[in-house]
Amino acid sequence: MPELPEVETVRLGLQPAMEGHVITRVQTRRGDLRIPFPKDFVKRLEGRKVRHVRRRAKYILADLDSGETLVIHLGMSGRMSVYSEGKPRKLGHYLYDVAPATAGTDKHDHVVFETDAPAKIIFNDHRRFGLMTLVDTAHLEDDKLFRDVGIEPLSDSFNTAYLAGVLEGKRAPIKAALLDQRLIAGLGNIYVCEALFRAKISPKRLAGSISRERLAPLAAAIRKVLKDAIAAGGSTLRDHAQATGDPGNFQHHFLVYGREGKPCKLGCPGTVKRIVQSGRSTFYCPKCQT
DNA sequence: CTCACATCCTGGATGC
DNA sequence: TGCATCCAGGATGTGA
Repeated sequence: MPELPEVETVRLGLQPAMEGHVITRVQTRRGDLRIPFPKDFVKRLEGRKVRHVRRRAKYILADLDSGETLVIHLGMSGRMSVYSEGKPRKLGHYLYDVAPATAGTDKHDHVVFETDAPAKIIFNDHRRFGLMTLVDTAHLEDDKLFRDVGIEPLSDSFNTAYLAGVLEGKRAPIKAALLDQRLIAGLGNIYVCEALFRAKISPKRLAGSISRERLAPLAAAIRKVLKDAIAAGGSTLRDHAQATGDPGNFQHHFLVYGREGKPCKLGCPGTVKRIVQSGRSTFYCPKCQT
């Protein structure tokens, strides 16, 4: 499921096919994803040049020359497949293949974009928890979607002091606090488990009760795990694939997520346990995470 | 306000 | 084998 590193990987894959290029054609195969497409969605995209492809939290943002930004959220099962038109083509760092004849025909291929790269981009989302919309670029940060989103964990503003500030007085378990997009943008279930494991902090510990001495390694672990995952090209756990269509491989690097019953990878004699917190699976080592 | 939980959706895995 | 149930999880809304 796409968390910050996977979304960043998709963004990187989309960039050469979109940035600096004109969107020549858009097709929507249904009226909505998680939310309805905005009025005149196709009309407001076709003929527009994409100035930048950036990311905020788990959203991909394509700024258009019309003053609007195409906002894409992959939800849990959203994928972007990027193909070259005509012949295989090297775009940026990636070699894009020509779309197979079946591309765009799957029943969950909900949106198809064509650009003058030339490229064909297919958005597939079988669970339809993703969304696409258009917002005013100048007021994007005030939009309902972004208004309450916290800081980027890979930005310079994210440090021990920030973490201490947002966790202070919190009675929720640290696991739940780190998942809260209003505090830190982009973490999801997997990377929260991984970061807490690396920092040896129990997911059950109340957020406000963690000493300053332990918050420094936690902040470092969050940054490190996200950077490692981006470097590995994102995870393709279960039903997610990166924009190029090539599978990433970070799931092979998970130290604790999905390892219930298996030995702790930090060298302690403990066994990884799975518990449910706020309705979500948490994997941790009860022996070394305290 | 803060936190826990149900809800949306689908298909793969599991259980009987 | 076939059918029913569970489960995954991001964001949001509801209710305690």
